[in-house]
Amino acid sequence: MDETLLDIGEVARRAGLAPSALRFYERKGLITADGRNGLRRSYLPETLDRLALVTCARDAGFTLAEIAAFLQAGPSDAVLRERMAAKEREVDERIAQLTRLRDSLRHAAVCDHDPFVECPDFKQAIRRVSVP
Amino acid sequence: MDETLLDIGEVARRAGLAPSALRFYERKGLITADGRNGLRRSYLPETLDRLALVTCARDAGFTLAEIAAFLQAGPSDAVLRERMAAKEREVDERIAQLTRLRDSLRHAAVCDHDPFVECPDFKQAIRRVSVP
DNA sequence: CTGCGACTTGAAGCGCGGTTCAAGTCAAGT
DNA sequence: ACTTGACTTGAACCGCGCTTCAAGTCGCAG
Repeated sequence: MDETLLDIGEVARRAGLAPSALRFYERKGLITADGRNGLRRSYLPETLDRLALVTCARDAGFTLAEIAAFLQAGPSDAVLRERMAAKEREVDERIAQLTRLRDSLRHAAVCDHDPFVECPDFKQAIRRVSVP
Repeated sequence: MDETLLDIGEVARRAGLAPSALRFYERKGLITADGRNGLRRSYLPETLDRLALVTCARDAGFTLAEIAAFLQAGPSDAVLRERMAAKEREVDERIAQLTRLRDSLRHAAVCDHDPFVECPDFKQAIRRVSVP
């Protein structure tokens, strides 16, 4: 068997995922198995990079379908560039929203109102989270 | 009927939610109906503030169960304060992660590699998203 | 050769956050 | 009095992101 291929168990362990998740990702078109050792899937080491990308994007709130679309984009794909730019704007907006939320939480930690839910500053801050 | 109470349809519209979502939130203990007009739920105007808080926290990635726990916390609740502080740290971490992701996307928009997935800078940036 | 154990499959199940459905009820308008 | 239309209920269903299950298959150690 090819020395460069990694067993699914190895890949799963190093990517911090369950083997079942890898199979699931394969069905979704996110990764491909590059070989078999008996029935067992084996993967090129590059797959680890790809999985890092997948988990990162997933953690950032992308759906697996979105990620698959990104990964399947053709070379020099202008559409892909545009999608990435759009995603960048999306992520930016999300960062801004989370920042406002964090500021609200920060205030709540300091404020004396009881129940704090009634604190006018907190309420106003919350209102600003979604509608800056 | 009490002039200060708002019909569920009104509340749903103003909160940007479906009436079914309000009933769902009620089952989850996130809100309470303050009256009925026939069978129809009606709510105190404060419910709008509460719903703003709920949708904001939900958008920020809190589960409804977490939000319910927050809302049901007793007065002057030290545990609540600690939970909010913990959540603040969580949100902070998430902001940092998203910021790194955005930086990766930003680079991708500029970089010439084809397929960009192979761009070493991009790959390294991705690696840094989860493991700063 | 015989286990062992980690994988294989497809199908079913789960938790979340709701929506949708069917059948019914009510308030208000004409 | 009758219609209209927005709500009511419980229960079923949905998409997402997986995990779990049952039954089977393989590589490797002893």
